[in-house]
Amino acid sequence: MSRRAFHRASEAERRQDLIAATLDCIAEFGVQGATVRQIATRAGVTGGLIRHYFESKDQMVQAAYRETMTGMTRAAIEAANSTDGDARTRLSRFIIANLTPPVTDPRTLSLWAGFIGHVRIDPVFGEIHRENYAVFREALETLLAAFFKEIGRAPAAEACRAHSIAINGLIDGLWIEGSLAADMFDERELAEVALRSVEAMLGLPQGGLSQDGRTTD
Amino acid sequence: MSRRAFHRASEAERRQDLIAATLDCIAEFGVQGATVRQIATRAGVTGGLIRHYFESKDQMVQAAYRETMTGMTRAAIEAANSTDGDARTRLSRFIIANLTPPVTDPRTLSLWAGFIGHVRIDPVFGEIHRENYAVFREALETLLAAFFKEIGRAPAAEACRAHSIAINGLIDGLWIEGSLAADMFDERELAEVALRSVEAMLGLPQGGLSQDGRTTD
DNA sequence: GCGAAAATTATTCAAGCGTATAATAACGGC
DNA sequence: GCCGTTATTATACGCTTGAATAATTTTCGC
Repeated sequence: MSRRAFHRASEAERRQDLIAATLDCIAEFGVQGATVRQIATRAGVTGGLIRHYFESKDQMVQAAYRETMTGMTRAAIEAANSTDGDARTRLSRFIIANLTPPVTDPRTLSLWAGFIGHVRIDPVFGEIHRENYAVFREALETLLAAFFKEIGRAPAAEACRAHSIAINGLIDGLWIEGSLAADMFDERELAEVALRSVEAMLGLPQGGLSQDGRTTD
Repeated sequence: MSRRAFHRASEAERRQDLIAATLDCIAEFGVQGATVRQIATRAGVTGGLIRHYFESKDQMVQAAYRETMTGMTRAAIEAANSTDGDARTRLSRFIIANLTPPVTDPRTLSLWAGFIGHVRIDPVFGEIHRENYAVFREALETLLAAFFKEIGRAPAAEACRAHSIAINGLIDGLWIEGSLAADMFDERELAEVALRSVEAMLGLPQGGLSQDGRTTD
């Protein structure tokens, strides 16, 4: 039996590889199926190496969770900021980015679902979740406030909170719906449902948000 | 070492006990922590008994998933049907039931989260999910259609579908938000946000849905 | 190039897993 | 009140898991 060939990689990319392999395994086999050996195989290394880069398997999974969540949030925020000025367009791009791939995507949901069950059990998972949720909600509230200002409205803080809760909920829910049953929806359908719903929720005229908002690609 | 005392139970309640113990363990320790031994301890029996009632542990977990999901859907549907006539009240009660305990509840979410990761991996889970989703969506669409009829509107089928997708998404998302961060929301807040949002989404006057809708308890 | 340090593989270990089987207690028909 | 059947406990088995350790290869300062 010949010994496996060495392949030495930089610390950064090896960690990245291991996290990617972890995510692959979770998406494919669920958290239960993401064993140290399976992950190592997927990453093309031997099991022992994992503990050279992470103190424990748990810690690696936590890193994978962190990366998944920050990746999703970042994607949406960057989509919003990819244009300048116009608050309406930024808000609408934020919503669209959340409801189209790669954010709304069966694999992403599989990952999220695998992780979310840990949030209330493992305090580290809880912390990662809270942190990410706060970032997301703040981004949404900021976009919303800018939009209100742009159209010359200044709702009370209370109403602002309610709007942001509702929109956040709508995005989350449609995200789940779309990711769980991607085959039931047109690529654009969910995003358009969301835009029209948000328009209605904010009391805007039809097209007050979506117009031009989908000329993104 | 004295032998554990026998306690003989009827098949129905023993199965129920085992499922309840499974759910307890999943809620408390996650799916990973719900081992045969842990579940047996929680149910006050020895591990071997599980295989006397279920062909395998997987099958028992599937039964637990089925029960959790049908329980949630049933709770909401029964809340809607607990009143007669008035379609507006029934729709609003349906929404409220979904966004108040025991449906919106950290433990319920823990269970759901633990399970949902299996939906795309285990075909039995997938089947249970699809079945339940269909029941829920159809209940919502029926309530919605009755409500439209009641207020003398007859939207196109396409618009109906869009409305039901959006409302379903809103409910799902607020349900997650409320269950994940129950401490951030007033008991009634989410339900009211939902009612006002649905009013807006359907183009109703404010209070067109919620009025009297919350005099439920 | 040499030798220490680091990276990677290979092997081993104890614990826990789901399951199978054997022993035992309770029940029901007669 | 005995006996077959079934529910339940107890024990054992084989396998997988995460982790620890030992062996081997590479890198790099000098």
